[in-house]
Amino acid sequence: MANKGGEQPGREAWRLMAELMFSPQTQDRFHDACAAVDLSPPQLKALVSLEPGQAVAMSVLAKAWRCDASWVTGIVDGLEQQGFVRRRTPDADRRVKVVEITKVGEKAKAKVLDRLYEPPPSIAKLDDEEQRVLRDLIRKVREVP
Amino acid sequence: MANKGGEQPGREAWRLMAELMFSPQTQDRFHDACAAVDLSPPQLKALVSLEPGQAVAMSVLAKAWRCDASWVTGIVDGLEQQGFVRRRTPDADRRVKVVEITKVGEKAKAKVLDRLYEPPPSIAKLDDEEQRVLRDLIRKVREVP
DNA sequence: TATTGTTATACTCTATAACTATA
DNA sequence: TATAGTTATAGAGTATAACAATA
Repeated sequence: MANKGGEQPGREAWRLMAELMFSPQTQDRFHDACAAVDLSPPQLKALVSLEPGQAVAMSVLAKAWRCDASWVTGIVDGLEQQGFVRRRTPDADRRVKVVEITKVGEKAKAKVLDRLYEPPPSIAKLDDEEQRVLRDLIRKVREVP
Repeated sequence: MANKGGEQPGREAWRLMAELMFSPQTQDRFHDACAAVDLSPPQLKALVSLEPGQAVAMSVLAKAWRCDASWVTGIVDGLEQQGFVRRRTPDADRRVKVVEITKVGEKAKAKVLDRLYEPPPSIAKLDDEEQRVLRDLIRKVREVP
């Protein structure tokens, strides 16, 4: 889509980013990543949201993923079958089950992110200095405080 | 996610953009936009992909949307029921049906894009000049040749 | 009794196959 | 016969409701 008359710079930047991110090419890459580790799209999203060494309760995952607890059960079942995650029951409260990513899961996640975070070829239209400026600006938007 | 050791600037920029775009907040805004015009997520995606004055055949939509023709039928049915699109059969070939967005559909699309293209509040961490630089860099990435 | 997770069930999204109309 | 679109049907993805175990 071309430029819109009177569009504010910040708004246009956001629009162009959205168009990049939701392009068919980007979606294709997501599906390729799924195929590479033999996971469905929702399973893949779940896997990449898990951090090594952080055992997190199913109920917490349901909130983080904005889905029902029953859906978490199914997703974790699938990841567990592939050996990507492990369920544990903490002694403190035997009702809850915590999920943690395994070494195998970490490898799969790395493989996936290697693909997903690879910028599109058109990034090369920016020289090194421009890429650094772009990075710094987005870093600033992302800053915590 | 924080910075990764040795990550190339272009790659980090892309990663940070992806994290912004696929954040739960951004997804929430998409669902809000759906509710605002009473459309399901796939119907909304379909609507925003239609340009005023461009009557396009169902088969072409199927390719553009990367889905089966039968799915296009259902989506267009839904949009037509709300008066957002219109089907026409060109005299040249009475097998095909072309879809075009209506005035009502254009209004709904504008309402949706007004929400979707609104940058997140954190864009204000950049001053006006920085926002222009960001916009120009992403424009450059998006340039056609 | 209240809470965590699972199972059973139903509803939405999407594809494949069979069908109708036109070319 | 081949092609565009629709209908019928089946398979994923996701939610709600009923249930079991623990607190």
